[in-house]
Amino acid sequence: MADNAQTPASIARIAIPVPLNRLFDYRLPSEFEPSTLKPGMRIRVPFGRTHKIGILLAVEKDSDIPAHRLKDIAEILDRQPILSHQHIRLLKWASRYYHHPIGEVFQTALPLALRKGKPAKISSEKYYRLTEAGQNTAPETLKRAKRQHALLCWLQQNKAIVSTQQLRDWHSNWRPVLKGLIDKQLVEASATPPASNKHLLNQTALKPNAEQQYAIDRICQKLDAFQAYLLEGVTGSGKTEVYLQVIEQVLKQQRQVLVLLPEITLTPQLEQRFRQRFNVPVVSSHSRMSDNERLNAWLKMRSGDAAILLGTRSALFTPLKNPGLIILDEEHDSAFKQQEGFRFSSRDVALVQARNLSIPILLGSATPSLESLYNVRRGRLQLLTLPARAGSAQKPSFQLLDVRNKKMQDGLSAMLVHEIEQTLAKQEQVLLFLNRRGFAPVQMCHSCGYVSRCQRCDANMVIHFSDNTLRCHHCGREQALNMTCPACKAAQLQAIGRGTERVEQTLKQLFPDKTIIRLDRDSTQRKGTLENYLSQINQGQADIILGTQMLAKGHHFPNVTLVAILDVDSGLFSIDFHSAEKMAQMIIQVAGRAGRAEKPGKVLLQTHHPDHPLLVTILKQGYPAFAEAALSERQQAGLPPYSFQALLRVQAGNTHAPQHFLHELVDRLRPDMPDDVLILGPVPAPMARKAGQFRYQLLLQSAQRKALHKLLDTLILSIESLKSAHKIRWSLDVDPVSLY
DNA sequence: AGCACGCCGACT
DNA sequence: GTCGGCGTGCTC
Repeated sequence: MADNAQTPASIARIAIPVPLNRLFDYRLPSEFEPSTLKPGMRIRVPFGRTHKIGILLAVEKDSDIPAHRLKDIAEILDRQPILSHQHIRLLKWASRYYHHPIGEVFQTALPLALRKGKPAKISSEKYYRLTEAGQNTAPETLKRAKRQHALLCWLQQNKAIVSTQQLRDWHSNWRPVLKGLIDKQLVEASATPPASNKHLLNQTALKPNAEQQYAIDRICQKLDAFQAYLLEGVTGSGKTEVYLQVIEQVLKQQRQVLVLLPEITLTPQLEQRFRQRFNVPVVSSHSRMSDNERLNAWLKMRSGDAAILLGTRSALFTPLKNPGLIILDEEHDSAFKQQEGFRFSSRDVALVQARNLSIPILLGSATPSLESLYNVRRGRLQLLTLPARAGSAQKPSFQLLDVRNKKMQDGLSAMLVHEIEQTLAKQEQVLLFLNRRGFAPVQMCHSCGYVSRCQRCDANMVIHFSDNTLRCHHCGREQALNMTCPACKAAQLQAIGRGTERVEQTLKQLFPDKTIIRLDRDSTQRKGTLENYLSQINQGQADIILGTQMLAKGHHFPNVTLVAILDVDSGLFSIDFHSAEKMAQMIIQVAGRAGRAEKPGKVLLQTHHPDHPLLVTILKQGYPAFAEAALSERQQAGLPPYSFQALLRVQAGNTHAPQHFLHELVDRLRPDMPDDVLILGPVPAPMARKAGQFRYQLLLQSAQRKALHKLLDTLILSIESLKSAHKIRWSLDVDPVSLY
């Protein structure tokens, strides 16, 4: 324990997954040779009264911590670092930029399996092949087991040996089917992988049009240096083909590609397209995959065994052996911003990562974010525009339906009903969009005015008739639906307003002989139901599709020729300045779901504000003009992207503590506040009580990022020194995308 | 965040 | 007499 003046490097500095803004020092017992320890290795250490797994960041000669308080490391979990120097550099930067504890940043960057200490080893993939009996058995003998029959046919026709991955592509629920065939001794496990052909392409590329070719050439001209591109193109303009052809060039250089998407429902279709085109290992990583699958994807990218990774947000932190390109599709989507814990923006961190790695990054969208358009103006992003292709979907025609003083039937105006009738008469599909699930958002007593409120939130309980419940959409609270008023005992409870359930009911009455599909979180809860509905729709087995936000993303319905947004007004008057941008993107994205060459789409927007400048600009002049106008407004108001913001959120079980804490904090900051940083608040959060928590917030804004971030440093130090901080929970959101 | 120590109510 | 409620304090 005595200090030795000649001690060699024997202090391990480790990032531990705890919400504390510092690294922890440990002694290296003499049996560990310091030179074998490299930054990026996982180390198990005693921490408090338990053990934790951290990441070694440095080996030092000495520590600021008194020697008697230092503990020994317990175990080194890796022979080689699992994180590269570049990776560590990115995560350290992200920790500083987002002012989030470094240990937690490292934790979110690692697959769960590695966090838990599993060895960083690829578990060997299983392959299956037909037995001799399997090859010679006529599939018809299995006709009582339809699935097994189908699988046997598929195996006999196509593949001698298949991987679990191919089976997964064949059918998501392949396991029981395969087990059936194995039990019948028609299929057996095989250790050898299928022989792969040597060609990169399975399928020849499509011939790009001039604009696509221009974009491809521009990007491919400079594949070995950092350059960020914004690929702007409406649905059907062929963005994916540009991605594919650029990827092809990157793969030819033996380099890897990272493809980031805002949500998992979009991965399977793109993954399939990649597999069809490229004869290289494609892996994916998102929350519906098992921990082991995600670990394997991570390891295969790190080792170079896989060439393309498709994933959501945190797939960004997957290490690549030979990084060549990052693609981030639907870049405007706020799902790229993590909304809890380490609140990073996958888009912004990806840009930094591409710069660190000296590789190009491609941001794609039909409705680019204002930030990205601003970055185009500043020369930080190169704009590549794909106009709608001739021969592809024509631009849909927009029309505002002024519903003021019009008779409405559960949110459907007579004009809209008429349009629906006409479309259905032509055997074409209708897509209706309402961003509110459930039957009705309010239950009120006609006799005494009682409204069912959530006991834990400042919100009304939503009526769900499908399972006779009242549900709070903010905290998940659920109670039985009662038709007698709990206040006055009258049987006068009424449903006020409408959600998708109610509109579905009305549509069924209006169009009794038509097939109506409702797509919202409630109707697609079970795994696979969304996919089933989507294929049903695309096979023409649906007339009217009614749904929420989830319809606005990705999926294209070529037979839909009429799209209507039932209530466009709810997005027009928000106190959050982001909402106009989100609304505009939503309108264009929803419109993009419909129509194709021979059947152009028509988009109807029901509104009480047909003269609202936001609507008028979008419909008359299109998204780019809207974005232009919105950017000028932001500039005049000094709002992002012309300034930088950070939002401090605070909550506690009572109203007093968060208020008191924020006032104390502001008092402490005020004396040496730089005058180029603005403090807005403290104010109650837009929903002051949620899940029993009282919420307050403080918004910080500055035109100088440096000044803001410097203030955030002192802010965090102040919080740590405040006693009242123990009575509340706080979180800091740098570059918030929603002020709610 | 965990996890334990630490002082005050209803139970075998 | 105990089991256990969650207040507050620390983690190299």
